[in-house]
Amino acid sequence: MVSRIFDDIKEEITKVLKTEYKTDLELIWTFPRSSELGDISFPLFNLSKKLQKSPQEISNFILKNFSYLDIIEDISLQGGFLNVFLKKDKFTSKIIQNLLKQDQYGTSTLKSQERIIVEHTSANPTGPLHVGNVRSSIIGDVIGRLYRFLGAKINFRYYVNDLGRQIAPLVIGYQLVKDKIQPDAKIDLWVGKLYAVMNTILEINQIKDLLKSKGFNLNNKYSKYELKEEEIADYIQQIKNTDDLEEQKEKIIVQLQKLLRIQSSLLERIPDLYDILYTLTLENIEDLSSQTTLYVKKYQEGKDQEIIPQFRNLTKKVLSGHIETLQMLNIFLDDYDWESEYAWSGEVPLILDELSKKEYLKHDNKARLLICDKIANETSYKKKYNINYEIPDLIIVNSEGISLYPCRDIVYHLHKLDAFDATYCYNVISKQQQLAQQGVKLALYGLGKPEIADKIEHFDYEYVSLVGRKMAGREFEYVTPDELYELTQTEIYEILKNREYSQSQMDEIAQKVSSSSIKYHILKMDPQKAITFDVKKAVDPNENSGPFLQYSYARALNILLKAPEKGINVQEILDNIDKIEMKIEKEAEWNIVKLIEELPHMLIKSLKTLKPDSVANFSYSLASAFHKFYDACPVLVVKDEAVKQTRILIVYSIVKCLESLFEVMGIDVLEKM
RNA sequence: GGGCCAGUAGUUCAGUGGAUAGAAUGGCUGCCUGCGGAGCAGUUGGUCGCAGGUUCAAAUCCUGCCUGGUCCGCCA
Repeated sequence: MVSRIFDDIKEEITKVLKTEYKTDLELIWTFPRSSELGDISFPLFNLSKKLQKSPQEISNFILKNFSYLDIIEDISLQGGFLNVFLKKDKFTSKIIQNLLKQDQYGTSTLKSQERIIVEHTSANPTGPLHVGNVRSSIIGDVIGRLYRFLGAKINFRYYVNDLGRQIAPLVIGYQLVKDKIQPDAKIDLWVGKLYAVMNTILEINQIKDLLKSKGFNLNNKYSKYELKEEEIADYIQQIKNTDDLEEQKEKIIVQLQKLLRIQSSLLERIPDLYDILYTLTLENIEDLSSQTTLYVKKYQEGKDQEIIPQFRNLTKKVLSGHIETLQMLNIFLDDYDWESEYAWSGEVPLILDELSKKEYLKHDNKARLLICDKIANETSYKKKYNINYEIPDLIIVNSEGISLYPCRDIVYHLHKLDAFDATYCYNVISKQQQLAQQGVKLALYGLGKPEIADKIEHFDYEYVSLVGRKMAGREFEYVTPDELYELTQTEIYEILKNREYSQSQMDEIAQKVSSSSIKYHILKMDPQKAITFDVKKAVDPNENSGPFLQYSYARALNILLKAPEKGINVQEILDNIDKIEMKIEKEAEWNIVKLIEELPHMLIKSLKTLKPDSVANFSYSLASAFHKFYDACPVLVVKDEAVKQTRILIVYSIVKCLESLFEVMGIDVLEKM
């Protein structure tokens, strides 16, 4: 465990108080509002009340009996706060000596007993990753990196949803066009277009079937796969005039209008692809809706040797696009788990049987529901997770007898920890899936495996919306990291064009800066907050951004690189650290020292509270403090030898701190930019 | 109706029991013959959603309410 000087001081004071007042006293320390008040501060109000003595009396007693630690300059009482001023020179020396002892400052063995699985991204392989998906990737990656930094073994996993109903129409569409047209974009982006079209055709098909089944007259002039404006007007009239349907009425009308809107939007944006897919579907597929169901069923059974490779190959293609995007963001995965494998393993019927035997399943025709509340009541679940409301049932098998996503997820989680012999597992999945994730845990409880369930945590994060609305893959509406990447690169080249860099240097800089820019923009925000994504802001390399940090690093490193020119041997200073008398002159220097001290503790707190954004915000504080220092404190040209050496050491420390922070955030170090 | 989350400066966000609530951005004003101006300094801007309560002390904890997001029977 990392001990902290401030805690030592607190212990000393507590000890002193205990000799006089006997009882155990709860003492806390905080940072004062302003550094003029002191470096750390102990509020004495609660003691004052408990001991029935004024803060003045307590303070006097402490001052009289406290043997000053060698790093304390002065202690004074102001308005009930006992303010401690540190000996800046001594404190700095201590902190920097400590920093030099570590290869990577801030690392520890705190979590060395842990083996952690982090599952993240796990996007539907029906299109490219968008900034909503990569919020999961970025958060998950940093959580894992934090654990690794603090000593744990990490395993990053991606759950491939290759089995859903959403993929089937895509597979059907791809088979129709694959020999006729070539992708005109990055493969996952191109598939995203295909998916939007096929899904729209399917949904039109389905709603027309629904109308037909309700006894409406459909105009045969129009095909089952398209919607026309005049056609809809007729249907809406029919729906309004019918007495059936009541509550469904509104829904159907809204859905019709929505489909029409999507259809015309797609026709406008990708007319050629829409046209060819529509025509081929009409010519070759009798009934897309039932064909879809058939495909899903066959793939889920895992026996049809013609269909399996169709699903697999397409999914792999899209996945390769995802991996490419993630690599660009410095995010690397260790393993991929295929949903289909868990359907084929034959375990789904077994767990359904067991849950059924324990009467944890409710039957509704062929559909089956997990009675979550019953499990939660009959096990320790509600107590353990402090839940005092009724948990709704979860549908796990549909009325066609097809098992749904949660079934595979239950099987997956039964074995998930084994794959890495993990002590804990985080699933970084959007908040919308909260209930389903809870359902999986409850199923494990129901199966008598609470010890597994308790090691699995749903790390939820809020959605990313786009200029007031959500990303919608089904409508081919999203901002992709790839797109942002292009935009940032253009911006960066604009900034770099007047500098003397070679093309390859410029490429490297642009690539690393773009990546950090996108990543940091998402990382710096609290995962619990819904983001409205502003492309312009994300691409802006100024303000609180990844490039700002990279610039700070390059600027600091440059001082060290220039040192020999001024006859300064940095290595010699580092080697003789214990002989050097530190001299802190300015506020800007002192502020940095305090941040250096804080870094290891900040990392631990960030992991404890699971707030990766605090790493980003701390990094910004440090970089910002460095620029203030840079402006106020010349390093290489200062005359006083002690001041010069101290400043060299501060700059060196900043470089080390930023290297650590970059490692945790997965941001590239740039020596020149 | 119920669960979860959010509400802080014009805007984007920090700040989960401590002193006068902080940044960034926008507007205005300064600073390069010094180690990199992707920078720094200054100025402008806030009844911390509302109302009670707990506490020496509340943006922070509790209760109620308001607003927004999201989930709650066959998508994943």
